Amino acid sequence: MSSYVKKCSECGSINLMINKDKGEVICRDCGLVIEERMIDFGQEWSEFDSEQSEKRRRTGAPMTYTRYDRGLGTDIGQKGDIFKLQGKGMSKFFRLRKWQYRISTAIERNLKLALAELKRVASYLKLPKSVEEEASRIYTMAVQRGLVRGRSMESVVAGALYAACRRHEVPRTLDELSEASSIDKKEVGRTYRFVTRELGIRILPSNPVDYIPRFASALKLNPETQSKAVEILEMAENSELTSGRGPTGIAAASLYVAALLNNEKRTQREVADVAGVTEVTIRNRYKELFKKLNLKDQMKEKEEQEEKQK
DNA sequence: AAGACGAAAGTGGTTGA
DNA sequence: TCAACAACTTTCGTCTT
Repeated sequence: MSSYVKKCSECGSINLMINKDKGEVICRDCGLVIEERMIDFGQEWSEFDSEQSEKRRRTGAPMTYTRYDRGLGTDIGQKGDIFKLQGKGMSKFFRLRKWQYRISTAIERNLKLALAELKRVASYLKLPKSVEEEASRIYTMAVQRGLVRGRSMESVVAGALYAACRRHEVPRTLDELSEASSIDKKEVGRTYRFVTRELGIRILPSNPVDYIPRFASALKLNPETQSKAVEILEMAENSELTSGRGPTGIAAASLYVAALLNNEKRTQREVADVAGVTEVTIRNRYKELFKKLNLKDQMKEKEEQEEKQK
């Protein structure tokens, strides 16, 4: 791995993420993709793109709601399809018919607007290009499935971006997405869940470690503190302290403790702010860390060292 | 005065009958 | 569909530095 660049050519940060699976090196500070050998990670998706029906049907296996798919793949206008649909389905039907008429003005206009918005938000958050593309794909699918109906375009954009971030393991918090898109946080979460569920996108639970570098640099902490935090995090994971808990809270608590141990004290409020959680959560998490891990010993050591200095 | 701590009540989401 | 439940937040009072 020594052949990899160690510094981001854009901002000089050493805050790099190497993802062997995808062949990417991404700067976690500015989002620059330094090296990209990625062919195409989500094969099954790229086929969905705009090549609608045939390919759609061939690769439709993982989808549960195949009925709607067939709706796309079949000639729209056949009565047989109509009577299966009711309510929302009817409007989907009209949408689909427009689509197949190829003029498809509505959807195209929607896409044009939405993708512009998506681009704006993505660059605001300094997201890697790969994430932006994935989000675009997700959004396109959502539009084609009529999932935007009843929701604001912007919120679906935000949801798609959030999902894409998660898939690419460059997590942004819901708060950040919310701030960038000026959509209510709950709404972002809602559409995110809805879209991923309807599209059958599998999201791996986000890993607290992914948050560490960004929070650390926001707090201007030393690299040593940062790796200390990752260490703590790994111990926590081994002690099963991480399951079921909000990943940001755990990441924040680890950072807080790591900062204490490295004489880089930050207040709970500072850490809480960048992590988007409350001080209370940090306290709870780091109390748990204290109890379960042998952090007590480390704290003692630290105190002893301070005594000597005096 | 500011930060840390903890208790209590409230919120939104998940789960299981 | 509804109620119980866990995680997290908000708020507030107290203690420590």
